[in-house]
Amino acid sequence: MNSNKKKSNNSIEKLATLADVAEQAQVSTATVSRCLNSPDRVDPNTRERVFKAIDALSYTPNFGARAMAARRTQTVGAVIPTMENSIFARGIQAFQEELSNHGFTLLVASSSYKPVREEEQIKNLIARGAEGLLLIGYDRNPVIYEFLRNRKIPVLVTWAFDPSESRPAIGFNNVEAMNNLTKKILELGHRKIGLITASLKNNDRARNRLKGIQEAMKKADLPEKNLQLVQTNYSIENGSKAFEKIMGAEERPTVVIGGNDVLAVGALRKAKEMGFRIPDDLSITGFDDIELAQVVDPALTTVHVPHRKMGTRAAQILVSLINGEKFEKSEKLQTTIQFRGTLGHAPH
Amino acid sequence: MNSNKKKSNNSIEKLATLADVAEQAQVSTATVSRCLNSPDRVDPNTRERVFKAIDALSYTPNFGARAMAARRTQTVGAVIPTMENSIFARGIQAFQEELSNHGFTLLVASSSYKPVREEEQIKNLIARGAEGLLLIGYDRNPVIYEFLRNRKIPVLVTWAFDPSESRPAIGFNNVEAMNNLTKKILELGHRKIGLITASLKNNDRARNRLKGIQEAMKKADLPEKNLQLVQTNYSIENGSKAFEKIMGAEERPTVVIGGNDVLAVGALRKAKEMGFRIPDDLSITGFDDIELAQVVDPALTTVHVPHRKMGTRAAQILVSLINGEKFEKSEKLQTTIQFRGTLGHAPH
DNA sequence: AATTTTGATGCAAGCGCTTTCATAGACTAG
DNA sequence: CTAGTCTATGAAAGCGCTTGCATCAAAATT
Repeated sequence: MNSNKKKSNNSIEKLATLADVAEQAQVSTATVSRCLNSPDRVDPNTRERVFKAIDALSYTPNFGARAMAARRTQTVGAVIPTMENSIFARGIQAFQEELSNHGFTLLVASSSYKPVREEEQIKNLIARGAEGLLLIGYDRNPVIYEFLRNRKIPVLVTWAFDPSESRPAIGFNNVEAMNNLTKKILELGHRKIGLITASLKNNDRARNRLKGIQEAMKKADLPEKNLQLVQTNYSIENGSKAFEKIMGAEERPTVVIGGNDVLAVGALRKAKEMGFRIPDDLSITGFDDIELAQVVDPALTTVHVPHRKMGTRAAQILVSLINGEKFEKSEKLQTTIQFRGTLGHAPH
Repeated sequence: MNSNKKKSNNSIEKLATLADVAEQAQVSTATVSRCLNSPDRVDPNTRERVFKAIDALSYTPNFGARAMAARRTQTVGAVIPTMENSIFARGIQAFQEELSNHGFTLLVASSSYKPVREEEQIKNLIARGAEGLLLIGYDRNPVIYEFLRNRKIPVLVTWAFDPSESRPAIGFNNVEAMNNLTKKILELGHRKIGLITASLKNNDRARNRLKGIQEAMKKADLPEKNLQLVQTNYSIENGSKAFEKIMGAEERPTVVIGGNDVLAVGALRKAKEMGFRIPDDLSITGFDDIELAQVVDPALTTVHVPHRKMGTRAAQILVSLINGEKFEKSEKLQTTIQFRGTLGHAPH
């Protein structure tokens, strides 16, 4: 009946709040809140009035306020090394889909493979109320793990599975995966191997992949010097450069292993430019089996990682962790070798 | 001197708050807050005590509370159609970098090309305090624009520039870009064109690209039936399927235009499988010039889009919009045709 | 020495919500 | 008809922070 003193289109004022909606609908804020959170606890007529008011005012709840009052955010965070290439895209997509099945929202951030940046992003996500965190690989400053433990934020490591680590994880065994691939490579007669890897520092996945190669070589009695490796950042261009460097050495390998598909594709491109016939003159392999691997020519032989499964399962585990359930032991997913066109017998 | 009643390692209790830090450091919450937000307004000694306490308690500010009290979030949101392929990756990366130069944080969400999902995500971002929004393309429900206007959230459209729209935008003219490419194609003698495009519905960019083609054809007096188009979702696999479909028709085109690189690469792959020699038997073109375009064989002729520049400039504009500056007119970026190996003369 | 300025700090209000507890009315059961 | 049970709602206490204002001591100015 009375004129609502602070409503409507005079354009100076603040956004509509719960209280504005309450006033407009002639109910208390408690009722509006209930309309939003447990609609069936309020009378249908009232409810309708309230929703009408919400519409009229273009009201959206303020997440921060809600989170603060309810002490729940239904949000989980993930920090991945990069969004630039699609290494993590499929897995994260699946992760997010499963999360939303459970009523959670995902916040993703990227670290550009920089530990410092990762820590910032972790804190940022926590500040924004992430109730759980998905992190790629094990390797990070113990201080940050301690910090997370103090704050009682469940953390799930993924994209890696290391039986010697006790922390919850869902992923694949990088040592084993690369070891299998290397065995195969050796069976094909290769004796000199080039490896283009991400920087080994702060990257347990890269280190373990290397380890897998070394173990296989050792078992085959090959000396360490038969492995020539260069470290670089993940990008196609860097893969090309690294390849050039490897091939510039006196003793050329007969196979170049890419630490991931992106690097391998870069190597492949440069190899073709340099006139190598793949796989007759030289073999190349990748890791991850992202879409990219299928479109190059010849298509890339690579280690297939079950990205979607990993993402989905990660979501399930993290949600149960958040709900306080115990997670007994980490889960290992199986990788397989995806044979395509870039791996062949050693020449000669 | 007194024992702090609710402190330290008994593990039942809540996370450390500003008040806890204040108590531990023997100062008021105001001072702690100042330490965090304007450190130079507090005495160095006090400051040190405070930071010590912060460390000791693994304290992280609660973003929601801060946002609420300060009425600022320094956050902007972006909703992109997809994260699965890297179409938007480079632009968004640049956007985010520039944003952080200005002290802003980016929240990204994806809509899977679904309008409903996009609206949800927009509201979600608003709820989380986004002070400005970056949106891809113009096309969306007027209601949502109205909603945003009501809430006085600056919106910047990108990845498109349409002189007939008044809304702030930074992007390229899709009509023009595709028109130029088509002219080139026609110059090479092609008369029958196949187009693999994203769904035209709710996608002004796709529609405008089509328009660019149609205009060029009209100018060259080619009948509409010389353009055969199939709509599909963006993915390599879908590109392949669409290509098959186009080539299954009675009258085959001599050139297939991909609505973007992903689709074009799919087409290319299938074309090679089917035995076409590219570009002798058939030409294929893309749009975007993402990394993918360079690694396929032959490398893809495509429309180059200045992604990074677009992202960077978008950030600058959005920040100034948020700061209440007027943005006079939208900005148009220039695309260029990137000639590589997949476009040649029409056969015969 | 008296006054003003400056700098460091604390007090307390309030940001927009949820939720416990209380209340009032409408039913049900005895 | 009374006591007991529901159901729908409201009042009000926070949630963890920022910030305007007040205070007080020390430094600078007269």
